[in-house]
Amino acid sequence: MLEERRLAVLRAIVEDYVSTHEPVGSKALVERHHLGVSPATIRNDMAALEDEGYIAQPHTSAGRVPTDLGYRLFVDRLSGVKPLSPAERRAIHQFLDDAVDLDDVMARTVRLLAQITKQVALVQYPSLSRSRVRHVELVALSSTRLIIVLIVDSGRVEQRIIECTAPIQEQVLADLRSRLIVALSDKTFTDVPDALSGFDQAFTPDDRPMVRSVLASILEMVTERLDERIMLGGTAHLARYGESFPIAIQPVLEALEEQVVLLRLLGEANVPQGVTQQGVTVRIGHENPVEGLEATSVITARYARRDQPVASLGIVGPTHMDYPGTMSAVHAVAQYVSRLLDEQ
Amino acid sequence: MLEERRLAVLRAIVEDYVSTHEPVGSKALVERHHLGVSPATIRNDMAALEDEGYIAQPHTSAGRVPTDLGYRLFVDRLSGVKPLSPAERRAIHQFLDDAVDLDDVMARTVRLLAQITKQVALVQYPSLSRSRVRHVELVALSSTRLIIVLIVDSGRVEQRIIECTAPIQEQVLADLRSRLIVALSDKTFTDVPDALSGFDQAFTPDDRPMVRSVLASILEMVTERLDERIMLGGTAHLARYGESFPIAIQPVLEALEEQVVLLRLLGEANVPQGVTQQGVTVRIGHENPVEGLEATSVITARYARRDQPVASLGIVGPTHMDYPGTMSAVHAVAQYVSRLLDEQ
DNA sequence: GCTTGGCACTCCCGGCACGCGAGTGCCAAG
DNA sequence: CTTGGCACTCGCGTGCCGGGAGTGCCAAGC
Repeated sequence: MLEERRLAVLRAIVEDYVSTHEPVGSKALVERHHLGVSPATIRNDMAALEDEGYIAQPHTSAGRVPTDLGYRLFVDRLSGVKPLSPAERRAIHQFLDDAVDLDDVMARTVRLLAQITKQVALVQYPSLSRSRVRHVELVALSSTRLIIVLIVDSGRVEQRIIECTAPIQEQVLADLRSRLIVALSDKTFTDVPDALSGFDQAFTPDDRPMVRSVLASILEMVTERLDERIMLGGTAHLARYGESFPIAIQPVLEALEEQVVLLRLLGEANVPQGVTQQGVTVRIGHENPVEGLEATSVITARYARRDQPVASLGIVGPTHMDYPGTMSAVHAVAQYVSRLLDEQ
Repeated sequence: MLEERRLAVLRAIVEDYVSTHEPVGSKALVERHHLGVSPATIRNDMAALEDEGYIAQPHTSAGRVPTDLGYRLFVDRLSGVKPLSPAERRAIHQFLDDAVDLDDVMARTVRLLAQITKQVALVQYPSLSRSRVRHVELVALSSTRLIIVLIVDSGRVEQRIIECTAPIQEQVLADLRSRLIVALSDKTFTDVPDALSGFDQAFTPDDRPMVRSVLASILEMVTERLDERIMLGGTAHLARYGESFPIAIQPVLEALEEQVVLLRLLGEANVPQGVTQQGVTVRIGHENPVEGLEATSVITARYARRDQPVASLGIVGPTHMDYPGTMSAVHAVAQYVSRLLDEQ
């Protein structure tokens, strides 16, 4: 009972602070939430919560503000699931349904996510590690320049241009192309290196340098660039806070420009305590492994293709955000993107 | 002589304001620049310059600040060309030379431009309108899903996924593929529509629906998406000004998220007074055709491939920027990208 | 033992007055 | 046309003050 009310107080503080962005005091609390007790009682609870590290006051004689720990408790135990509004559901459908290709799906997803959460959105391209090669194409762009194109079952297309030392002979190229198609079709990316080992033996010594540079490039494509691409959108939402809040947006913008950082944010592997129901991951403030994002929270969810998780998407926002609503939105979008990919 | 000194005063004001970001007064002016006259004389000149609209004072008893018109005059008549430092030249080479494909060239260019100008950088992908088709590939992703890939001589790869109503027959697909390759190879994008007219007559009525939807998609690809893609980087630089300057960064970030807006910024067509020597275009403050960017200047340059201009790149920054330095940087990067594309 | 009203205390914040100093415009003399 | 002088304006930083919100503590009550 006692413990219970204390948690109710924490929940009320989080909710009020998220909506007003101002430190919340005991009096305002009893007025807005019908906890059937007096301000003085609340004050006792607040003192206890502060001792335990869930809330803090910016200065004496100010109201309380949740700490990262407070938000963590809120997310783990206090927040219900807030269902999306019908309008939001409709927006998801309308927005994503007329995407014409994978790039378009990704771009639309980013915009959608940014729009409904009013935060910075991140969407990772489907990882290639579990993808299968559908087709390989080699095209000469000039006498010594060659483009290699890998078409993958998720609809993603990878390309690379290489420069050959010797002029390219059309029949060698055709031979190489057809052998590659045979060797690689329906192979997963992780199987490609094996499939190519010893591959150059089939060619004459004269042709091997060219063949080898093509093979090297393909190996690079399937290993290095496994899940490199991430789209970013809605950065303008950062500026909304810029004015009145202790988030310096420059370090955040800087962090968001680094693909490596974005990958760390989305790729989880090491999920410490972050995962909640529905497979949504929440990292709050200092829990983030990234410099410059100490004052932000990151909410991510994986999306899948035929029940195989392929990548993640999510948002970055200030720690004082609407967690239930944002988590629902991220979850719903991830679900819908999964369904969209399944149809393909 | 008189007129001349007045211009020298304007130049000095612009230079000082750009470096200090503070309104500049008559006394500071005579101290820092050796114009051989007294502050009082400068004041007369400043009053005249203000009458003519080249400078303004934020409030009485403050120094002067250049107006958009003042910057315009400065750029048109007063600024010399500031050559790049050897370090910067070296950075350009090192940075761009090991790009592996077109995407990589574009990504590196954006980063480079943002880094050396310390501004937001924009790079447009090579326009497809003058590009030639190198190869067409059709690959079935599933029984009814099909991916169309166009490979273009600039190294750009365009793709689209379509859904067929009937199951795809491999031999029809192969037939269509080889006919498409014959019909489209070495055609420029503008010639593609002609090349495809009546194309479906060669197929049996049963196959025509599929053929037609492929043709429709190809037509869409070569018309709609002519020069759609623009890369953006260095947005963190916006925040540097955020604090102390009258640039609200939110509208700027919002504007920069719209591809359409970016295209308007880079595509010039209607270059009013903006072009200067070296083919660099400068648009200052209100000269910009875009809402939200009234307090910014945009500097762009075209880059070319085999002497055919193919697209533009440039930067967006506050009106009080180092014009000569930034113009040189944009020019140099455009030149270097052109050379890079020529080699291919 | 928890709850509650009372009360003193702290400290942020907005308003105001004040003085400084930078910068200007004007004028009369050179 | 230039220059020194001079009065004037006005933003800005400083210090002061009162109001008010919020707190912690305590003693009384249920």
